[in-house]
Amino acid sequence: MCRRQLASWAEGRTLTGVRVIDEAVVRHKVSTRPSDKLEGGGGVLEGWVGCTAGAPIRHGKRLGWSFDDNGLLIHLGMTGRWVRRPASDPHPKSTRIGLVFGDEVLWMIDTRRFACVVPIPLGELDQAVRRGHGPDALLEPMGGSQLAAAFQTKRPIKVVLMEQKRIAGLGNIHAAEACFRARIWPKRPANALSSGDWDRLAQGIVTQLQTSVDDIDVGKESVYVSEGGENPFSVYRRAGRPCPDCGVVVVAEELAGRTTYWCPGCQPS
DNA sequence: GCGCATGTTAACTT
DNA sequence: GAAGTTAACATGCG
Repeated sequence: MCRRQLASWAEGRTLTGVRVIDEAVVRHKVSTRPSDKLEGGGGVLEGWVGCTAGAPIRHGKRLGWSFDDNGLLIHLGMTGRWVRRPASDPHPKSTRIGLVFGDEVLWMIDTRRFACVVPIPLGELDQAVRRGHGPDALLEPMGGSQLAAAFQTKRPIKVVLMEQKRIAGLGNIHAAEACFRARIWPKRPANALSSGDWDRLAQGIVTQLQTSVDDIDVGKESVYVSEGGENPFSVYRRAGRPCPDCGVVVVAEELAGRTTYWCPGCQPS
């Protein structure tokens, strides 16, 4: 979704300024640690002024964006997002970096500082964006049999759905929602799923992600549940409330360090 | 005010 | 190696 925003806001426009608010967000590799910052990284980006923004590409949760011969790898972490503001306005709270295009600025905001941007030569950008990742869940959808082959482990299916090396793009929310759509118990060992389960899961993943992108596009779903408004998900953060499909109370349990939600009625063990 | 939870990742340890 | 744990961080909530 943020790829679409950046494309519509800046593709083809000339970068006229760079505002580095937090030097540590410019890293030498994708990392959640500010200690991996790229020394002089702010200056590197400032050297891109005058370049023209290309079309951003996405693979999983990573973005690649070209500025003439320069590539920028972007990961928004947990709380990162981009906003567009008039260049004359002050930057919002928790802003890390700003890309100026004439009278507008794109600010990258990230309260928890797990987001980062990585300058990379354009020729290496594509492989850097994909490195260590499986197929993109939405752009290169796997069929049931492909999923089964990629998930040969006894670990819980929801946990391994979040492993980017197997399939790229699913986090805690969408992994849980995809399991719900496929009517699969999240704790089920992956290698115990039937071919019918895999087929429903393959469909559930694509439907979940596509629905979410569409909802955000029309403003129905905010990026964060906490940002007020109705919780747009079926089970995520709905513990103790009735399942929208069958009315059974949704339950939550910690799985591999992440809170996991499911409906015991629709997703029986 | 304290403890805990929060959408991610990779570097650790076992 | 696979699998589990922890650390990196800031904020809001009860």
